[in-house]
Amino acid sequence: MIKEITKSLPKNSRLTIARELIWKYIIDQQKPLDYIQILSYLNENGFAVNKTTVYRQLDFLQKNGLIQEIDLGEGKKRYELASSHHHHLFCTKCGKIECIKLEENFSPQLSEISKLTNFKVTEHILNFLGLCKDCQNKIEVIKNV
Amino acid sequence: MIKEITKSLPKNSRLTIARELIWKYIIDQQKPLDYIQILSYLNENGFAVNKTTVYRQLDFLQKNGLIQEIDLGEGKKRYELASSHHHHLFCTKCGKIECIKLEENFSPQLSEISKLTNFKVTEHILNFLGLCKDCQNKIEVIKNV
DNA sequence: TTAATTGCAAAAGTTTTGCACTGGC
DNA sequence: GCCAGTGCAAAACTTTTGCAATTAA
Repeated sequence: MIKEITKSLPKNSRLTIARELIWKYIIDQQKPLDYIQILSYLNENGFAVNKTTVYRQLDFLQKNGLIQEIDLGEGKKRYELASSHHHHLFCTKCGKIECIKLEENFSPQLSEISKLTNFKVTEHILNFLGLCKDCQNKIEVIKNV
Repeated sequence: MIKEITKSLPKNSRLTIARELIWKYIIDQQKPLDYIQILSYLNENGFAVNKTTVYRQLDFLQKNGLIQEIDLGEGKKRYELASSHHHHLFCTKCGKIECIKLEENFSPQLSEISKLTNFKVTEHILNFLGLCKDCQNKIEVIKNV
C-alpha cells in the first residue's frame, strides 16, 4: 500500500521514515493540513522531526504530484492528498474544512476571458467561506458581566 | 472627493495624513496592493510612515468597509478598493493581476451544498491563475552557457 | 560508499503587540 | 485636553537557507 509511493518517485529518492509517516498521515487525515498539524502529530507520536524536514517533505511530495497545496486565505499553506479537482468549505468561526466536488463549468467564461484579456487560464481557485452546521447553532457569549 | 471617506467612518475617527494618503493610493492604483507597495510609495514620496501604521490603516479601512482583502495564495495579503463582487486573473510568471467580472452563479450548487452539509455559505473566493498575454509570448532563457 | 536526507541555527518575510509619544479635533 | 493615531522595538509566525552530520540504498 505504502509501496505505491516509491513507484511515483524519482529513482534516486529514498523512502525515509519521515517521508513515509508524513505521507501516511496526509492520506489518513483526508483534509488539508498545515505544517503545525503534521509536526505535532509526529512529535506527539514518538517520532521527533524538525520543522525543516516537514517543509522539505511537503515540498518533495508536492513536486512529485502526491500532494497538493491549498490556500484558504489564512496566511499559511495547507496540504492534502492530490486528487481530482474539488473545492473547500471553510468555516470562518471554528476553522473546520470540508471538501466538496462541484459540477461547475467555467468554459464559457474562460473563452470570454481569453478573448478580452488574452490571459491563458491554467487553473482556478474556488473556495467557499461560511458557517458550518455546529457554528450556526452555537450561542455566542458576547460579554461576560 | 476624499471627504467622502469621513462620512463612512465612525464619528470619533480622525482623518490623518497617513490615512488619507493610503486611502487615495488604493483608489488610484485600481489593483490589489500588498503592504510593501503602499509603504514604498509613501516613503518614496516624501511621507515616511512606519509599516505598523500601514497595517493598522489597512485594518481600519477594511473594518469600515472601504477596502477589501484578497489572497491569491502568495503567502501574503493584498488590499483593494471595496467594490462589487469580482475576481482576479493572476499571472503565475510575472505576478500581474487583472480584475474581471463574471456572470457566474452558484445558486444551484449552493442549495445542494446546504442540503448535503448544512454549511451556510456567506462568501466565495474565485480566482484564476495562468499566464498573461506578455508572459505567453516571452522566450525563456533556461540556461546561460 | 555516496549522495539523499536530516537537524540545527539563523534568517527572511509578513503580521501583530506593547508602550510611550504625538497630534487631530 | 482627550484619546485616536503613530513610531519604534520586539515578538509571533510561516517559510527558507547554509552547512555539517547522518543514513538509506
